[in-house]
Amino acid sequence: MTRGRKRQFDRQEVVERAAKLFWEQGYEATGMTELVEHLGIGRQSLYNTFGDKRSLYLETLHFYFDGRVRLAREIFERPGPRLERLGELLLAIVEADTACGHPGCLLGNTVAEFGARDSEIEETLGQFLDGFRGLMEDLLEEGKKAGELDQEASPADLARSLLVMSQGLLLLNKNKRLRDSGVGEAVLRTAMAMLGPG
Amino acid sequence: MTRGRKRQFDRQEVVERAAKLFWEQGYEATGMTELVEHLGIGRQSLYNTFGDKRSLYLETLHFYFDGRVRLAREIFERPGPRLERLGELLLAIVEADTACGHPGCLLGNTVAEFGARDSEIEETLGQFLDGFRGLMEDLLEEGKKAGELDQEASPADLARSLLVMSQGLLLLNKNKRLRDSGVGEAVLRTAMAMLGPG
DNA sequence: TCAATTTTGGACTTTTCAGTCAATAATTAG
DNA sequence: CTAATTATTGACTGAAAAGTCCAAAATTGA
Repeated sequence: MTRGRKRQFDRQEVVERAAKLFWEQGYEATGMTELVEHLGIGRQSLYNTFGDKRSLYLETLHFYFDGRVRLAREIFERPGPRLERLGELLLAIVEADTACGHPGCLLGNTVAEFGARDSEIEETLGQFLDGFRGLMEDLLEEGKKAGELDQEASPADLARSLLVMSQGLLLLNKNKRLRDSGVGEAVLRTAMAMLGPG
Repeated sequence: MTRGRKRQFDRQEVVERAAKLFWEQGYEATGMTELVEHLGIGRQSLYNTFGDKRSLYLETLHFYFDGRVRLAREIFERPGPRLERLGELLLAIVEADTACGHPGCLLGNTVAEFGARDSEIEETLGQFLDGFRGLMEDLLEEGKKAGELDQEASPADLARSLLVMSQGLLLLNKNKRLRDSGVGEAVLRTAMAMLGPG
């Protein structure tokens, strides 16, 4: 049927490498020439495969989000009290951020950089972040039904607050002084206390 | 002594207008030509007065920070229970953000955009944000001594958490879907509950 | 009035960017 | 082998960026 040379690279691998660059440097600060140098494919192959810079970026957002959802699902499915799963998730996210040199969260970075300038990106980010919120809210709801959470507590409010705290922490952790001042530990303690006694 | 034409514009007013642009659009996305069009002074006057774009930006950061410190001090000096002052401050910040079309916090935006690429800017932001934390921590410490706060509570942890929550909220409020999903109200409720029963 | 200084506007330079083009080489299915 | 398709490479285009230069106009202190 289809003749001709086959693709010489793995599309997912290229997206992954692009995601790393965008994650560390941001959208505007990452040039196409720089991308070509790090992706391992030619400039023309890049444009043929992904169209343009913005389309590639959108694909990296999906890639990043999928990875984070997988991580959350994996942690949530572990046995034991559900509230501890939330703490493990927050810890895992912060550790991933630390391991990569504190680039923050790609979704949060993009919210900051794009704001409302690009409606498709804004909508995509809204869906992604709200999806995260939903995952946490579901877990909290289950935990409440199982009696692990105070009956007066609001899973809806708590999930939103955890989302805000994680994004705020990943943002401020980009700053050395704030990292060194122990913001991360303080927030993790506060978050756990929030879920505990209520 | 000094002869020649005097400056025809108020330096502070120019900085204020520049701050507004940088605040709404970010550093990279705001061009010098665009600045000249909005500041009411000529291109050459701009370079003569401020040096270059980065120096102008640093001055806007100082301007913004000074305004926020003034706002915080003013609210903190109001009479009544100290913990309510913190709620009023968070509310005032969110409302200022809303009134300007949700540009977030200029300091948080800058942390996101610059990361650790510019060490002077990073250090400046660290001082500013840590200064904010200090103001809140002092108030919480006073509140604790006055018995308005649980004796087991940690003003240090709470101040850091409030800083993270406010920055996270201002960040996520840039996204329409998250705003509409009631993230702001949820976080304010959670923050107050955090200060209340402990 | 006069000299010094600033404002202003436009033209200009240099750099960098995203994206295109064209030609060659490599590889595949038939 | 042949024809079709993709990869690769480097040169190229057009736009936009920051910052400079220059000269005319305006305004100040002496």
